[in-house]
Amino acid sequence: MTNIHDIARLAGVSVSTVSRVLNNYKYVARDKRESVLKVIEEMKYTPNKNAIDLIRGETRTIGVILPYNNNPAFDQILNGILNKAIENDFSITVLPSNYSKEKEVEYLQKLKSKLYDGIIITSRANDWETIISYSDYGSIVSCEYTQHKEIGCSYMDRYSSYLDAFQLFKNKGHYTVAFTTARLESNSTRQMIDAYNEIFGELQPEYHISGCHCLEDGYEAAGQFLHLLERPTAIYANGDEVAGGMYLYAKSQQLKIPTDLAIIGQENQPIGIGMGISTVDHQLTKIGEQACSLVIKKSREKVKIPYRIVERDSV
Amino acid sequence: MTNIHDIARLAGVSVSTVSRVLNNYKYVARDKRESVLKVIEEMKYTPNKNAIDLIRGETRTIGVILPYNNNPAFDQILNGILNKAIENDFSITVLPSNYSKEKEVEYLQKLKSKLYDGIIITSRANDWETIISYSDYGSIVSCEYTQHKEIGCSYMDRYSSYLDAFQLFKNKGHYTVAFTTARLESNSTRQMIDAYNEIFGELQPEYHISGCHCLEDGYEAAGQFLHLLERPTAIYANGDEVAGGMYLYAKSQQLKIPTDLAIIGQENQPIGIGMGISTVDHQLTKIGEQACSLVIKKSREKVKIPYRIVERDSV
DNA sequence: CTAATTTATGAAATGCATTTCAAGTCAAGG
DNA sequence: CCTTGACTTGAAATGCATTTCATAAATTAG
Repeated sequence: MTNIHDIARLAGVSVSTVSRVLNNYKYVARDKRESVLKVIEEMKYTPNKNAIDLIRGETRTIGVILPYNNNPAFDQILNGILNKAIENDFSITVLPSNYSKEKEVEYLQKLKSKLYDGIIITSRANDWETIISYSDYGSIVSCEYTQHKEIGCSYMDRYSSYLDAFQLFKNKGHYTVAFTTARLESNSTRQMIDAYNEIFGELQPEYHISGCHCLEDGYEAAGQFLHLLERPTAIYANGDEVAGGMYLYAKSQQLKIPTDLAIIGQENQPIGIGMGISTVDHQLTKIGEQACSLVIKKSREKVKIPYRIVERDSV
Repeated sequence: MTNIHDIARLAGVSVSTVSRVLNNYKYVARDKRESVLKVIEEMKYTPNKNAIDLIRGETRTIGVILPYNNNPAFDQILNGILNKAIENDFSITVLPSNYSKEKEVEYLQKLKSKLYDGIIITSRANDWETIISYSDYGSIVSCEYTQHKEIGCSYMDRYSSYLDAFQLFKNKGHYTVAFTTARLESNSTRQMIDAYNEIFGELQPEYHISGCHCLEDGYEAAGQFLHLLERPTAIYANGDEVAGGMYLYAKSQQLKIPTDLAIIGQENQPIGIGMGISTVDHQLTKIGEQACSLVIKKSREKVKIPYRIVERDSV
């Protein structure tokens, strides 16, 4: 590989001058600039980006911690992040965590090791104390609200959105309501349960199934719910694909939607449009865009993104 | 920031010894190793990854050129890539190109500048000559077949899959058939047209609409097709979401599926399961996994991934 | 026609960790 | 007792580009 010294030697100038040409510095004599450019062209020279990153101490790269890499919700966030990143000439490295604490820490270490200028945490396994201990080494932004001032947030008010959805069910005359969530121990599950309790009173455990991610999970969950003695007349699904699975199961049992069973999905995905499923749209793309902007600005603001309910034919 | 010299000074050893401890080199006296580790712990030292990448000349990072970052097909490929990457402790940087030649070259330059050990091209805008001129600087793998020996390929036989799909229509008695594609100038569009001509004879231009990506595009395309004087009785959609849109339009016109209109989608996405749409599954996740493996192995093999047709209720 | 700028350029320091080279100690084998 | 091989360690070279400092020439301002 040819390096800046080779170019300097061949062009008969010092490395400083080559560097100046490379970085479009003003004060370089026209003839020297031209001969440097000529040599660069001839040798097909490209500066080593690792050396530049090392000396500059920044990489214009952001790491994005994603628990799952085939999940439509996280794909939406990532999509938003990529939009803003490309706009600002930043690169995005995807960091799949599968909610492993060790993996997450490994990624935060990479922030410390100067590989990324910042990190976006779309969802986390570690506690905030652990995460905050890395906030000196770069900008850390979360897609979940936290009051800790070291962390920027681009988030939505999950609790309110769940309240709204449940209230919608109630207004339509549903009192026996079930729901699904992804992880039992997650923050959103907790908020879901709180909202449920608020609207319908103490949750009976059989009306909640966790571990739902895809269409098949929804199909199965609906089966379980609809075999209960006192079966629910409405189900909130943590995703439109999960909702789609529920819809299919209901249809397979000759149930009419929304008369026999009402369903609300989440995140306004294409399948929900296709199947006519009402949904709570948390605007994850915007959440991602905002999160990326915060990292780029090195801001620790807390920005709330509004959600909206899209009513279709399943309620 | 503390660096390896600080650690060496504080531990009373040379930097070489610190480096040896860091890299688990065998021959370091127990007491020195311990005191180095103690200082590292105390100072919360983390080696600078840019310096390591610079000197090692490799980053264990792979760049993935994706034309669109919100497209379910490319998401599937990316998903496969991430699976393999994490298995092998590689990082993935997403490089959105939007089919811009300039962007693509910019990304290939980053390969040359040693930022990535290899690049996966899921779809390309540049000609092969341009791409090949970068193959000396790292491993380049394409998700599209090319005979050029400099490039590894993880691909599927699009042409055969289209032949099969069209033959399926024909077997079911469809002779007036339409289809959609994404980009007019793409390779897959060309193969699609060739396959169409092979099965149904010379394509009439009104039976082909390009520029289709999402459900809404499919809805609109179906509208156009179904307003033709001699309207098609079957449509091949370049994606299950597009197919879903067609399905919805047909339903809105009180058409029965598959009797009045048959539809085949592509890539076996959740919406296709939800709506019961038959599909050609090119197994993009596997394509991605294989592509990533090839880059990691620095192999230039050509690996063909088999496709399969999933029959549901839309044909 | 000086003094103050502006323009132009190179040497050397810097950022950080790895690796080679050389040299030294110590124990086991003959 | 000498040789050989296994340990152990540090100095210095290496990978590469940026930036500061110093210097000098050419302008411009006063």
